[in-house]
Amino acid sequence: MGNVRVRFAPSPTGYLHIGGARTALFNWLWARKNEGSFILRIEDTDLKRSREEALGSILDSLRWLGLDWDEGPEKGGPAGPYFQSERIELYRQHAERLLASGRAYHCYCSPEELTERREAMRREGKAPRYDRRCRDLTPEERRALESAGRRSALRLKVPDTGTTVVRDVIRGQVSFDNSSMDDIVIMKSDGMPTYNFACVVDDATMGITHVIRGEEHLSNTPKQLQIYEALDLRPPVFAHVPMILAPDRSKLSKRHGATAVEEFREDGYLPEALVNYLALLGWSPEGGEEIIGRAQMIEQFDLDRISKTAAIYDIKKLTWINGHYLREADLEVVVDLMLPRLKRRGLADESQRGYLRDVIVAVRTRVRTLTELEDAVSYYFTDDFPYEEKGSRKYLLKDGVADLLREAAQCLAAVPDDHFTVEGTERAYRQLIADLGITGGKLIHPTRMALTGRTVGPGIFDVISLLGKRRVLERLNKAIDWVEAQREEP
RNA sequence: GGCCCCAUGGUCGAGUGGUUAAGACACGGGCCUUUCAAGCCCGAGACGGGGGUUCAAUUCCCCCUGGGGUCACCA
Repeated sequence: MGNVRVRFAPSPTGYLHIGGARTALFNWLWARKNEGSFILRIEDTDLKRSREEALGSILDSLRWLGLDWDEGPEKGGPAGPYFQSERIELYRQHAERLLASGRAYHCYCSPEELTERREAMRREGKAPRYDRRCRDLTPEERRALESAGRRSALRLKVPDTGTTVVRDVIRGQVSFDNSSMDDIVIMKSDGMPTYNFACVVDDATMGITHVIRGEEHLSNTPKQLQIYEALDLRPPVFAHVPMILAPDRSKLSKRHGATAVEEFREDGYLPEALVNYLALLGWSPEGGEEIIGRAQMIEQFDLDRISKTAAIYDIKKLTWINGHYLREADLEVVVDLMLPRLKRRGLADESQRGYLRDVIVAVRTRVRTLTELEDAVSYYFTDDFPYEEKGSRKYLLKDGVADLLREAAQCLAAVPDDHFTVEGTERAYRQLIADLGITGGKLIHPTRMALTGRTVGPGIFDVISLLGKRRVLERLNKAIDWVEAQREEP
């Protein structure tokens, strides 16, 4: 597969969306698989919409996902510059060529006029099209328009007969009637190129071999093909990947919860999990693996295994995958990820690193995201937690529970400090259970409520040994007081 | 509306002219167990409809329906 060069070309108008992230991922995978180059190009020709912060955010997201680019912003490369706004001269040259060869012409219609005419046509029930009125202007007419101060855009002369066929690796051949194509604008009157034109010029001059992009671009492709043709340039291989839809089959938007990569990060998802999930959305490895690491992904990735159908994204599966990676992740990595989160909540700091490590080991099979982990870990770092309503009714506010907890406290108080371990405390508790002639649950459930405020969590002796004797006794006594106070009132 | 794309369980998806139509998430049940998870086992659940082609269509063709995309001096 020769020297593969692919690109991801976001416009800096917002955050990196999961759809864009997946497109970037597929490009990256294809480059890595073929030992080619993954190029990042910024499509900032729309002065009105481009924003400075958006660029940083997109770069951060890509870095976080581990999609490193070989050429592009902050990196440079032989095909630069990588910002379209810095390539204007190049577009002008190419436009000039088209003008010289008679494939392009000046159009003096103003955007307002065009919009007006379009709407008029629509009202008449006709397909809104450009009437090509500037196509055959005489030099005199042009001079007149120009001296009247009219600014002009450049349009491509698109043949009005014949068909343009897009050869797409995942969709086969798709034909479009040229007669349904407008004479597209290639240079705006402000001197900036339009998307389709800049895209073609850049892909061609950057030596892009494969254009892997979202399906929404499929209908742009015949226009681009016309530009390639007019410029006498060879088009790349196209691969239009299916869209990612929201659960209600509509286009993904903010009202469907997290859609930006940054949000997933904030919500406690791991990059490897998101990458794994995104890879599976529209592509599947031959062996059908669901959990697939980067290296394996690169090895197995292939354009011809990308599906044609739009996919609805399902946060449940992402969450499941994340849980898997969270459990498998290197413990120190998880600790590093958690420390800032706990710090932010005022729960822990660097000095508790060792303790945090032990706590994470105890709880991490029970959570699926870092955010869930924050919560699962909270009562190990603060005594200030509520007793879950349902749990306290079931385990705390029953007859004899206060006395039972008193026994429990006494029992654990008697365990020597150096035996206050999982084994040591369990031995003591089992003895107490036997002495009282009750089942284990009778003692364990109220204990869990007293120590954690919850009905669920790690094995109770893990909790006990983790918290340590002092805090266990304090919490037990606190619970006893609370139970008695509650039972007096109502 | 014109043009274009798509159509396998709730979701992601494998698959093929002849299969008991994979697997995963979610769901239900069980095992384990002090709880919840994790893990393991089991279960329910799909080829949108109608015509063709064929000995045989989920698979190939056409139509319909449904969904999506796109119709800018946005990208």
